[in-house]
Amino acid sequence: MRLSRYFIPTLREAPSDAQIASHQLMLRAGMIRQEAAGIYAWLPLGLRVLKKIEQIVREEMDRAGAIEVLMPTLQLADLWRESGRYDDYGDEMLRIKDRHERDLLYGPTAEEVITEIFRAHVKSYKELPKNFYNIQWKFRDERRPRFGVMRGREFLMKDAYSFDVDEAAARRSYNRMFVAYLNTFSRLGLKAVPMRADPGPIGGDLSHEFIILADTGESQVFCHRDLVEMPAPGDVDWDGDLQAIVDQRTALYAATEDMHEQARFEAEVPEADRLSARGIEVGHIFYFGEKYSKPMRAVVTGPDGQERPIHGGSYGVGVSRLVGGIIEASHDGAGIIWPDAVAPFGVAVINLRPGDSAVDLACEQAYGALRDAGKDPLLDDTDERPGAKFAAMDLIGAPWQLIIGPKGVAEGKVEIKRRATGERQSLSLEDALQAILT
RNA sequence: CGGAGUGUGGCUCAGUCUGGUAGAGCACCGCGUUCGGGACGCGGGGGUCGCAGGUUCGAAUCCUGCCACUCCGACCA
Repeated sequence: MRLSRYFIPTLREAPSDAQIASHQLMLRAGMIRQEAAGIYAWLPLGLRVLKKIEQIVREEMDRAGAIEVLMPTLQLADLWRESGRYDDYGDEMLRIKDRHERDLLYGPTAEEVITEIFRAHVKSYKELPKNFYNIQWKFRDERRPRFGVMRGREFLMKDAYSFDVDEAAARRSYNRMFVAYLNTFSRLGLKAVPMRADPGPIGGDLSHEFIILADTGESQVFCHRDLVEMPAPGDVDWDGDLQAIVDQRTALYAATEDMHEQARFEAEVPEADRLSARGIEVGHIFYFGEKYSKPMRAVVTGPDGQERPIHGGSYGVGVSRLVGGIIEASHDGAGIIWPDAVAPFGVAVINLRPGDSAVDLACEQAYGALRDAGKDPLLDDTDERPGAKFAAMDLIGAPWQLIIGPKGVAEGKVEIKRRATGERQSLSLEDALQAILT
């Protein structure tokens, strides 16, 4: 992409509305624009990141055997009356009437819809297990939206729903999602820790929140230090027994403040390993048994010929929240530091002197080579002064900068800079490309 | 939903107390000098001062009502 033909409306100063780093940086980097409280337009740079995160989430869901669908944003109130949640949900549900005075709602989640789809088509235990997911905009009319996209009212969520014949099978489905989440967050460059969460009215131990540590996190969390650095499982035998992996992650103490028991924490974790920090919830999984299948009559016929309600679980990842979460976890005073996997552009090629034919030529060569190599380069071919370009490119946070100016070109050199470390090297163009591409 | 606060050009803010021709910096346009870490000079464009009433010769400023947004708290992907 050529910056001169693109649209990245950066701001020198952060709007006073924004209080936390990720919100300020997203506004300053021209990623989003607030349209109302907790409602944002995604500008090109922000959209690129959102799409990259979405794609990683999608790939990891697919790998774990989940099947993608797309459910509507507008749902029928009658469906929610079946589950009993239409009256329970309260003011967080945005309720709408169509021209026929029929009650609709903007979906805050989709258990009812997916259960309706499932019950219409699945009749036998032989078709189980099934896990459907969708990546769709949700709306929850939060009392107090804040922190930019981290707590918006409208947000993009990946929500998956598993259907199993009994609780033991449902636990296997749960474990698959548990492992898939570890892999997903790892690919996003995050250290996410699964923590015991409130399982709600169903009880049991089958609910975990995935938390990334950041000073601006919304909740206080407590865990064994070793959990933070534990590597992701990677590809596993998804049809095999994943319990050992889950056990390894859940054996050590980890809880959010709601579930925290200080006495247990101190008993189970040696003092040197106790980590107490702020955390951001980026995923939440739980098993809810027959909560929806019973009232909505989502049943399958078992091997014994008897119908039974399926056992369900649901699994959420806050895709748009992750954009903010990643920035919270990875930024410095100059701006955003994107992990390579989600960077909107892999390399910023900075032309320090557009119009200088030798510099232009070197930039075009570099840009073409990087583009052909799939590195998503952004060529800054604008007329700004060098200082302004450096500041803007640091702000938007491409992992690499390739700096090409007249002084260097005269000596056959360009400069590469790694955004994360600030480390710079002066190299020939060929060597510089080599360094970036390997 | 309780408490606090703020609405003045794209952004940051002054002006409001004490009513009298709407300002500054950044950004934008033109010209010139510049050009390796957010340059400088000169000239220029852009604002129904959140909205609606009211008081007044005159309202960004005073009064009333409404709206929006932010922060703290209680609740949540």
